[in-house]
Amino acid sequence: MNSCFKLLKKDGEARRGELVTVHGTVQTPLFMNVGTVGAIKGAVSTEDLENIGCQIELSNTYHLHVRTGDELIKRFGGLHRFMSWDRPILTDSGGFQVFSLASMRKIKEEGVTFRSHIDGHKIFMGPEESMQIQSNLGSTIAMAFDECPPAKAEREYVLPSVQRTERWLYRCKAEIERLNGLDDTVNKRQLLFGINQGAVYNDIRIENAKRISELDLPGYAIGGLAVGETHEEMYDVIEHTAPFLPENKPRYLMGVGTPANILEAVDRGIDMFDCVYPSRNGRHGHLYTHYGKININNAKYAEDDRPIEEGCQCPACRRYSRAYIRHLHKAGEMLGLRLCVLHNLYFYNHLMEEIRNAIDEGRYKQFKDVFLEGLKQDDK
RNA sequence: UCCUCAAUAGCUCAGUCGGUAGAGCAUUCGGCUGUUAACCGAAGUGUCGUAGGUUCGAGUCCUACUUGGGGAG
Repeated sequence: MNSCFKLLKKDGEARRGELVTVHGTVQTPLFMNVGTVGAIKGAVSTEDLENIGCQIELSNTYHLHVRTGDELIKRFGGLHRFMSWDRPILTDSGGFQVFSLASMRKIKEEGVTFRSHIDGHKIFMGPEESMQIQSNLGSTIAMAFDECPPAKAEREYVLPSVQRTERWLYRCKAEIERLNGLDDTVNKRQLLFGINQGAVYNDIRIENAKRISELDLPGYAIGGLAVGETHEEMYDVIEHTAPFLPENKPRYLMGVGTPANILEAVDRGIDMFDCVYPSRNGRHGHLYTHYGKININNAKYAEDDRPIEEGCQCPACRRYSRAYIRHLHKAGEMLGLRLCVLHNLYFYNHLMEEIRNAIDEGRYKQFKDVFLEGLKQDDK
């Protein structure tokens, strides 16, 4: 199970790989499409995801636990069957909610007490609870339960936090091994990815990376970035930390990011990404193109008969004009959101395909430079 | 014909005891990084129906007129 990742080729630090799972093989570098509650927000179906070339979907442990419930989903045969999606699913552990719901939680050695954002009731989640929920969901990849300290956190806060997250990782590993051995487990070959933390302190990050690498998990993530630090700080952390994660295991940069972030991170040895940007920005009318971002709500698109991006093969661009999509947004029509989300997801998945091709052909650096230059043109 | 109510931002309307105006929506423009987000933020816009009067000072009080709503005949 631990040899499920194949590193196919390196081009500088950029890596081409293949991740083999019980739900099929995916090509890296890849982007995971974020469907927190088991759905991509913006009325995007799993059929849509297949049509736009999505390889893997991401859902959230905490959100599915508090609404509808992981035990019910287990009775349905797991999240794959529940949402009718047979490709890989990665579930985030609920660790990010320790950060994003900070005002409603209390952290202890055993785990974290949350207040549900839905009805305010108390929920306790520790490593074991998170693994049990993810096991019930039967996702392809389960993420370790971690704490994500804010970028501006003091060293004095970060170090003990990282050490606790590390102890939680041992407990996650033991628990998932136990759960994978049970008869009624949905996915007995569920993979566990560990998470590196340490805010912007490279020495803490590196020490942590070395230690968690010894666990020989099927994959590793760099977490706690894009939470308030500058892009330069983020790139610096990746550059210094990634080399201390196992070469023959996938590296996942959690929650990142913009197309430029992804291009830079691939160049520093990252294989997997996820981000709410394409879906959230799509819902808000901000659309990605090779020439920068456009805000379809802007008045200048009111009579623009062109597609969002000339030559784009997404369902929105193949058929509709900017003027029409702007009209839909202004009118508050759901179709407007949907078309924009489809475009952005297509753009991201297609970007990853372009990246993989460039690495395959040994021209990644050049590809990255040209792409970044294009993004700067802005507003075409 | 009379009585009565209303007239303030593009729209719907607040505006205290008289001290030269403000909300929502709309418009325009931003922001969003393991989703508490079809969200959040900022900005622009006024002959306060017209003409007089009272007053140091009127969106506010008085008079007439105009337009609109309701009622009586």
